[in-house]
Amino acid sequence: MARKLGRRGGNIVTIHDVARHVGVSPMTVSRVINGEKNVREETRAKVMASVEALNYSPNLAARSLATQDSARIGLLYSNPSVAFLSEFLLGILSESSQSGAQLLIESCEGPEGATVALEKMKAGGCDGVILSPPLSDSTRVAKILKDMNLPFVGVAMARPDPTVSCVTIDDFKAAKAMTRRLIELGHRRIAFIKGHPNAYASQIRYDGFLAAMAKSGLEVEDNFVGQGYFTYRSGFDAAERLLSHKDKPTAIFASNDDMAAGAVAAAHRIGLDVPDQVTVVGYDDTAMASSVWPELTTVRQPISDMAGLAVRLLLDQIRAYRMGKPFEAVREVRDFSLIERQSSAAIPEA
Amino acid sequence: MARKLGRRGGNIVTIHDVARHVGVSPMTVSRVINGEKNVREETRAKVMASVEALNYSPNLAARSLATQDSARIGLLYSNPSVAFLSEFLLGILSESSQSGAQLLIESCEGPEGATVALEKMKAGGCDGVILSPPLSDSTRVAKILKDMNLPFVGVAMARPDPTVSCVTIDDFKAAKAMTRRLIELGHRRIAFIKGHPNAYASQIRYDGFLAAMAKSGLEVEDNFVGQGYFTYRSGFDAAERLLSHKDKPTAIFASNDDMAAGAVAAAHRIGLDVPDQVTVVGYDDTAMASSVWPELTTVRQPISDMAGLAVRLLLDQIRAYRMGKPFEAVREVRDFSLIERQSSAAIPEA
DNA sequence: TACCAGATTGGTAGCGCTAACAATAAAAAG
DNA sequence: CTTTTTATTGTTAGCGCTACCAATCTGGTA
Repeated sequence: MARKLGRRGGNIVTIHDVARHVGVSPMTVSRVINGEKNVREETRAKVMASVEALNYSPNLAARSLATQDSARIGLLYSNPSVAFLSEFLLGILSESSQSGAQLLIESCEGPEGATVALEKMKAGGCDGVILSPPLSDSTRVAKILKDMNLPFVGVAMARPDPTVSCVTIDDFKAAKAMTRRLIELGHRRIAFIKGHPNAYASQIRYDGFLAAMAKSGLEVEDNFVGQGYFTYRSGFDAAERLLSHKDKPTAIFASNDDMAAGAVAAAHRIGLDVPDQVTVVGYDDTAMASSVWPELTTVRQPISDMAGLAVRLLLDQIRAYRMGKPFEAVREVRDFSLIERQSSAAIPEA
Repeated sequence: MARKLGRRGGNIVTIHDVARHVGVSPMTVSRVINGEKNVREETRAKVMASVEALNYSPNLAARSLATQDSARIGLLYSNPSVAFLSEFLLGILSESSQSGAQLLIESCEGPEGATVALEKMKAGGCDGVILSPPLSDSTRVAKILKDMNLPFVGVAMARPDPTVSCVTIDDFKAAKAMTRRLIELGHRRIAFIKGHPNAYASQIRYDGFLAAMAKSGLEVEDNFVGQGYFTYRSGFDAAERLLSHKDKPTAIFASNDDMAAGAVAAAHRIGLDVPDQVTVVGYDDTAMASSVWPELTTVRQPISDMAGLAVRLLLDQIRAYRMGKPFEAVREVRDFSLIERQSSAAIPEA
């Protein structure tokens, strides 16, 4: 009697097949593939060989059913740079599909819409939430989640809140490093475009900039600091203003890529070459940075890795929560890096 | 004896709980939540009410284990506009998590790297593949997949291949509609920037443009057609050339948003205002379109929906394949729409 | 030699769900 | 009013995996 057809593309290999092939019990195979100890090295090797030979790969559905370890994780994003989003999603995706977690996705307009979105997630049986910036920085959103008693992890969060788990880079150091690099290139008249005043990250990045400038004994004139809102347009406008002074800056550090791109456009518009006449650098290394011309020198955050790590942390947290363990916030700091592309150059010989 | 802790955020509600609550068998509840017929209306209502009351939501792991219907679907993308990617991912994600499908993601550099990536997927137990553009248009990639005997669905595929399943918009009509719109706005001297010569979509869009022009009896001069490569830079360069003629075009239709953004930058650089002096429109409605300033008027493809639909089609196809049914290609054509933003305007009064 | 701790392996049961079939109730037919 | 059909519900078993506990096998120890 023909049973069900082969599953997963003819890959009907189950743990039992492997067990039979090796001549051990399924349990032993399970131990091996889960990396448990107390398996003789010889047995382990044989099992591994069979797994390889039969091209076995465990059925995640069965596993999560058996371990009762499945989780539904929510992904809440507002409207960050969409380029940021795709890298972010990529990270979330590859990690969560590996762990068999289910995803619920909601977007919201700023922290205001968050309540609704989170209610929806909770109703959908969500076990935990991942927050993308700028939501991750919102105390309000954090409060809602705490009230809901839902574990959550923020990504790229600048606010140093010891009660919230997150994965970040050191924005202060990164901004400082980029500024130092500009100084190394000979720039002295460096302007800065701040991000949205509500975003904590804006402040931190600005502080890093100031710190580097101060350390080199450089002054930061008031009219060399522009207020932006993380949008292309705001960068454009701010740069137009900054470049209108008679004593123009030779470099502009915009605190995200969108604004940097806007700044480049503004420079071009008034006939300034980038980077020959003015250097423009950004922050984030989103797709924007490498799609614009000239491609932007920028601070790279390993967004995808960070997002993946956030998923892992969240799952740990959910597990801990289920085991009744007390909550313990974790703060993981990843390394950033400076990406030098064509929008920056040494100061033009005066 | 304490059993396992509550799962899924305390949501331990199983189908049995609902069944007990209503006073029917679990099977009946199963029937209701799966929308099967042959359930009395009254019973159905009661079950629904309980589901609501208990906030039950089915355990996908258990379901896919029981139905043997789980699938691993691969997502192969090369390096399209990253902004495109995020919408694409969003669509894939929400659909596949609903259906409990597992995702494998691989990127590759053009069709060349595809073989490796696909081998990897196959080895990973992939049951089917989703192709993002421009891979979806590659006959080579299609051939590899056919040889591997893996079901696949292409997204935004312009090549009219009756042996391949895909979800698209009508690129010809879309380009034609946009061109007509420009003509409506009074433009007569309309330039076009073509996409990468290898991409079939480039040709189709160009054909649509030509058709609309011809229909209005407008001539398309050779030097009003620029060759681009779907990159910002190529759009910039092409536009610079197009705008250097003494008899400038009053509108430029770039066949994707990146190139349109480049064209805007080129116009700005030579001191032309967009849209007051020259209208620039794009194609795709990626994030690029709305992050640049002025925001681009463009052709919108419902990327997210298309991607979601592709997942559904693929799942159907995998199911059919498993049941031994003969393969049947499906071609789903979605509606596009014209999005008018700030980069287009009526022809300037001469 | 008898005994025990620890290492290693196996057996049993069940996670939550649904396919397949069995059973019953209701409706239609004879 | 019995028989047949049909609509509706229930029962059983098992998807593939792992938690838990029992069994066996080591290598000492007394």
